[in-house]
Amino acid sequence: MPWEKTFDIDKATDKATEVFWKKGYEATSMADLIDAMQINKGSLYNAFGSKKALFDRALARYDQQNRAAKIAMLRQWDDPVAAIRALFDGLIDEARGDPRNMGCFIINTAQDLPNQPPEVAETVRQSLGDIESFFHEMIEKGQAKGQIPATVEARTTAQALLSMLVGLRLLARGAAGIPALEAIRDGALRLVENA
Amino acid sequence: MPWEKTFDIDKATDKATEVFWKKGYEATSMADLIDAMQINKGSLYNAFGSKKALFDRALARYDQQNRAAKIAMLRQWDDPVAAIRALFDGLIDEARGDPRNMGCFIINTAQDLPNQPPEVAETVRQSLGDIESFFHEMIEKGQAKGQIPATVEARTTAQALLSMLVGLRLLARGAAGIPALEAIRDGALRLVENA
DNA sequence: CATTGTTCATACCGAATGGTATAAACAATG
DNA sequence: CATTGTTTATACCATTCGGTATGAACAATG
Repeated sequence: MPWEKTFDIDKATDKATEVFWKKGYEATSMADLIDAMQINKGSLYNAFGSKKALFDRALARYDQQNRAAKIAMLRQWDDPVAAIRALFDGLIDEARGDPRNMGCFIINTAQDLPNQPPEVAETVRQSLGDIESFFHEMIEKGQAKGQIPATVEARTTAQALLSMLVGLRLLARGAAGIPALEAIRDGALRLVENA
Repeated sequence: MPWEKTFDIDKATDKATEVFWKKGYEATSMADLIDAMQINKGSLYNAFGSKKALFDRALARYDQQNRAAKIAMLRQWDDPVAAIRALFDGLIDEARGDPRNMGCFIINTAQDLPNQPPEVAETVRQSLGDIESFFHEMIEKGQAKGQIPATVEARTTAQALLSMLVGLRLLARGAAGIPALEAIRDGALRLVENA
């Protein structure tokens, strides 16, 4: 067997991710992708098969590398309230350092769910479901430790927190400044610490 | 002067709104619009000038007819907490009665702000700013009436409420069911009624 | 009835769309 | 060195894109 491959398929996928992330599926052309990925059209179709397949791979990889990894880290913190705060702080820091206002690839895609195939919808729902579960677990852990009032309803509060995270990420795309994002984080924490 | 016009330009705009609302600007083709608006291509360009001009008009009209009108009504309610609740209840009802998961045209567009021209960005920011102002006013009014604790910080809480509204609208596009939306509403009210 | 401006269907424009085909250049193995 | 599979560049495909042009049908005024 000769010469397995030359370009890094994961690095190329990451380049594609950036484009899909910023512009969305429909507004991204193959020309855009080829420009960004710096590989030839033939190589692209040989390696990924189609635009849609590339999108699926890009989304899945973003979900693993960015979203899931971050959540998994925080899940094993000792202080559950601090973990929730750290999650929001991380998103605010990301917004602060991003003049292009990319937001979150998963949430951008969630906004477009009615126009996406079922498999994409499933990926997005699982991803958001995992965030909600994180909130749920942290709340229950905080209640076990006496940090969070037992009167806080874990499931519904987790759903409310998810909506604030989603709102923060969307507003970070250009509609709100950093102070507003901090206000959202403070509101989220207030929801956790009061009954 | 002969025969000023025959089709209703506002009704045609509303048809266009539905398409832009569901698919977004880029993913909507002129063919889609002509199908939906049931007018000829020539008439469309004569009446609206361009795809972009039609989008601007559609967005502005949606903002006036749907968003601004609703807020203006609620603004003059006697009970400010009930007004906030009614706003969220209205959105949940809308989601319940909409199998197509349209969400909110303004918020869908807000998600796409980095790819929109400045004038669209301005429209969206004003629109969201007005919602935030509504929350702000209702909180202060509720505090004046003794319904809401004075320790609730009006400005930042208004921003937190906006993020929940935004999150609700986005999640209503297919990522969450009605019970989750109700949990978001309950969380929002909890933010208002607790310090 | 003539004028006027709108409607419609249709044809057209150049450019861009996602995707395929080709063939030479290339790098690693046997 | 021959083989093998990839990389590149380029040309090509039919279709669709946003937008324009045409001319006849049409409805209301003078």
